[in-house]
Amino acid sequence: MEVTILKVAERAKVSVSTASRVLNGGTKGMRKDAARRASMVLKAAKELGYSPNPAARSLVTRRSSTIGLITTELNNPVRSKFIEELRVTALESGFKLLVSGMRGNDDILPILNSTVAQRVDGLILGNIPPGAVVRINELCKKGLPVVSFGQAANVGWDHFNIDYRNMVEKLTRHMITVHGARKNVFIGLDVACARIEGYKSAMKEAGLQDNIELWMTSEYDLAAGQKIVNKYIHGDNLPEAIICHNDLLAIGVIAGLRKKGLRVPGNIAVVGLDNIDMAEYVNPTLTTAGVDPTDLAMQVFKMLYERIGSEYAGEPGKILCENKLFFRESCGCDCH
Amino acid sequence: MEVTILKVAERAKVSVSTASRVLNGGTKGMRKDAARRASMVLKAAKELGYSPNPAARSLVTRRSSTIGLITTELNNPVRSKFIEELRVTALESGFKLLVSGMRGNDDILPILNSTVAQRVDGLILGNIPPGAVVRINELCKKGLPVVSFGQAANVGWDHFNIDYRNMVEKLTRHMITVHGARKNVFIGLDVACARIEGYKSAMKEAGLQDNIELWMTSEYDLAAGQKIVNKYIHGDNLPEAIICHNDLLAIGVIAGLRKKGLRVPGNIAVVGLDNIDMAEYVNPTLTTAGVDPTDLAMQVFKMLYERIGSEYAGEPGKILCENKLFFRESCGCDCH
DNA sequence: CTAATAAATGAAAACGTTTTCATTTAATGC
DNA sequence: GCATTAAATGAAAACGTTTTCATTTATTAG
Repeated sequence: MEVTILKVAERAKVSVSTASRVLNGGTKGMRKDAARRASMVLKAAKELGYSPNPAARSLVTRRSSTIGLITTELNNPVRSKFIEELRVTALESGFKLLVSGMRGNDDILPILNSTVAQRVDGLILGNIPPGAVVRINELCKKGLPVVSFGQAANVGWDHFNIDYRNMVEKLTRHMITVHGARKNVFIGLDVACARIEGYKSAMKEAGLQDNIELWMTSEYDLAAGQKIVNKYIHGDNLPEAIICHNDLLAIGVIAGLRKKGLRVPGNIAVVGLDNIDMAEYVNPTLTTAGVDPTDLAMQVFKMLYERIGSEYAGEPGKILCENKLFFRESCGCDCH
Repeated sequence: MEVTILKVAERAKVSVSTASRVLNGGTKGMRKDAARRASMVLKAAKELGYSPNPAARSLVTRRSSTIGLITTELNNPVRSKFIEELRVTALESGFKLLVSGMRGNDDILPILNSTVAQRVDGLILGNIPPGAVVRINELCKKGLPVVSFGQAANVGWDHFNIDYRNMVEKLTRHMITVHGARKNVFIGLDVACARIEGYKSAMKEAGLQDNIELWMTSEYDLAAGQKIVNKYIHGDNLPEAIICHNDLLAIGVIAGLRKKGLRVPGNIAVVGLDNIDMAEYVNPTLTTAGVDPTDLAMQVFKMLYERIGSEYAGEPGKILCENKLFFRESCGCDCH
């Protein structure tokens, strides 16, 4: 039933090999009779509506034209934006995207393995847990190109460093030095998390180590932000500023505070992290920091693409992503 | 290099065929010697770290275990949520997702063709333009399972009808009958668009046909909402209610109005469409309507799965998605 | 214990490409 | 016009599975 290259070859009265060669674009500088046959092949392919079977092609070329993406926080708009940009960029170079996500504290190893089992040509990893480093190094050694992005990680492959610690530190410092906030809390998860380190660092730097306070949550979304407000905010013993793990959490917190009749930044200041599009449109507009996801996607893909294409096996690149702070209303800046 | 089934078979001292059979799970009710060999195969596969080459498998089974998704508005959170849910649901049944998006007024035909060229096992289409119906029918006739969702479309394949017209009509009617708004505008794109029909219908029903006003935009995001406010709102000749094509637009509109010193719902009411998560957390909370994307994803996949699995070729199903209105602050309801 | 039946097996074909290699064909130099 | 070189060609192998089909092996019935 299927239109195979054999049918095309028959119709063009050439062998399968020539048909394949022509179809794969080697029409550069041909002799005139060859050019004539080539056009016959192209014509036949078009008339029959031929499109090569990707499975058959993959089988012989050992290329799947697929890159795997594994990352956390798939519901975060900043990630959606990254993925969409990556998808389009990859597509322009003829690559498909195989997306996998880690929800909460999922074990990454099975996800990693099932992605690799799909014979992806390369791997992009976002915010991977340290527990996966060993396995990923194995994969690299086997020749799989890998690029990751996220906090620190002095790993043995190409990495784009998003310095969350630094951003939170700067945001916290901003609250202290510009707005004079001394009683600040951080909302996030793991005690060892880089973001928390940034918060602590800025607090200590200002001699506020006795004021350090953490509100723990294992979810990073809107609902979690609202929930944590209800859990921790009682009476009038309020913090002056709340530094949140990300923007979604921050927006949820602001909504929760509003329900309690507390005004942001009037009663409490709130800052987030990621600089999602929405941050500029919520009320109050959200002070935050982030790296440009569109730019990151393009850079990440470019680097992976080089590793895939040439057998370039130079030293793993370490790139520090430029981050940027956005001072808006929710911290007390930019209020009219 | 690669661990093939041949290596597994050798190590287990069986033929490739038996290895294949065992690996594909036919371990049900075996004779004892067969069971012993089967466990040898499993053991060998595990020790060697065997995972079947999907390209080779696809080539012979004529199944790619991939379903194609083509939809508009990939940057819309309601779509992200749908896609993520679909991805997870599909994965549970062993299917990968190949996502393609239409940006703005992209021609769907090339996208459709390139997706089909990937030999997807089925196709999910969201909000497809009428121009694609003919081609899709061709594909259906060739045996490709197709499920779509979106407005109306009395098409020849399975369809989940999201009645945007109905939702906008109800929202508009709500503004008129409950809040007494008579001067209402709709922000959207095509004059023939179902949503606009809903708006017009409600206006006419209330005898307000002379008040019908459309503000056109070809983008449906936050920035577009803000932009259109700056374009259309001057002086004090304000509409009473603004009905927006979707929530993102609505939130952008609200932000734009706020910048102009106009209060929602105090000076103007605004309603959106989609019921994105954020609608409950913005200030003011957003009145909107929508269908549950999670539920839709699961239903859509289930239907497609049935068509793929069995050669079920019954009449195309037509399912009307239950929609729901959410009355919040931005229309004037639910204000304390 | 033999015959009949069911279950398990292995050899080989098939899936649709790309690519190697030897061969044929055309272009070029003299 | 002949020898040399370069370009184009087709036959066949290879990629790693699954599946068909004929054959072998074990189980059950009598």
